[in-house]
Amino acid sequence: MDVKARGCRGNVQSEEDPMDLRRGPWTVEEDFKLINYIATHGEGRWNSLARCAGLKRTGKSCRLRWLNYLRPDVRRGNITLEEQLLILELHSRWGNRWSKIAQHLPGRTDNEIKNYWRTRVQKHAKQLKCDVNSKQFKDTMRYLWMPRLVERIQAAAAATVNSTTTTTTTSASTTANVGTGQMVLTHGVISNDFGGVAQVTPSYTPENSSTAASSDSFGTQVSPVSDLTDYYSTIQVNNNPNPDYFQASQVGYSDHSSSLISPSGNYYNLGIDFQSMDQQNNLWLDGVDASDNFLNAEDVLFLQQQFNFNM
DNA sequence: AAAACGCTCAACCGCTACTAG
DNA sequence: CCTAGTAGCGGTTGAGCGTTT
Repeated sequence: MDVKARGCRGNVQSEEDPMDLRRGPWTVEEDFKLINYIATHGEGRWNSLARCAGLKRTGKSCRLRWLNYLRPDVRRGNITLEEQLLILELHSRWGNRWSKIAQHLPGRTDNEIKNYWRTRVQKHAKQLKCDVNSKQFKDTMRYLWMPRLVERIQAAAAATVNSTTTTTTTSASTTANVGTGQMVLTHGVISNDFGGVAQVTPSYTPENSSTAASSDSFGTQVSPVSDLTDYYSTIQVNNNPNPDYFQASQVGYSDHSSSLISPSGNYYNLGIDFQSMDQQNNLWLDGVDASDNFLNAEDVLFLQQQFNFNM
């Protein structure tokens, strides 16, 4: 178990505060004490637990440490694509109800989901110079990010199917079990038991996908269920530089109330020649980093224009 | 090589809700 | 009903680490 403490606040060293309570990162010894105590006595009554276990910590601190780190069923590692999709879906439904969202992602803590949202999702809102709670950004998530996640999940699923069989079809039916929010991918249609349905016609074949491969254009390890941020660089690597492969018509969330779609999808048909924009040198705008972005440069510029226009 | 910068995420804080006496 | 103790939630912070300059 990696018990190396990272960030912290308060007393980092072993000094104790006036109340004789420790703060800051947990030591291995403290972790063992807490684990052993809970193993024999169970959870609950955190303040008394802290005292009885010989931990000079607040009950609150013990509870947090247990729930977010030491619990045996805590799932560590990258948020998978399926989990990302579910987080976006549930957040659009419930907002910042992190613990409620976490209940649908087994092994994930509210803290982890909250961190994911703040570090990844809010970052993109910032790049687009719009508020994360704005309708524009929500539409972007709904009509751009989520369909792309779906597409990529499908690609990974198709790659998995191909790796176990000799068939080349991309229309495999796959069930992505994401907690209680089970999603079913069938012939390009994703649905979940929260009512959300997205249609995506597979255009992302294993042949042109590296999502099942082991590295991206930056030489870093990318699992089939890693972040979406290498999406476009992935395409480039696989000799499919056409940003138009993502067609607006391929995506149809069931309750279309807005028509905000990728500029590559020509949905707006504003006469902007997106394809010619910096495509060759893959320039990214306003410091937007291609290696960590779910939108490509065209999307970012287009959306920034739209947002600024509408402000 | 090293300084600067940016990102991640563990841990804390303040607050509210709940419960037992 | 009131109060104190506890549990849990969402927001915030900042050390450590990786990347860029």
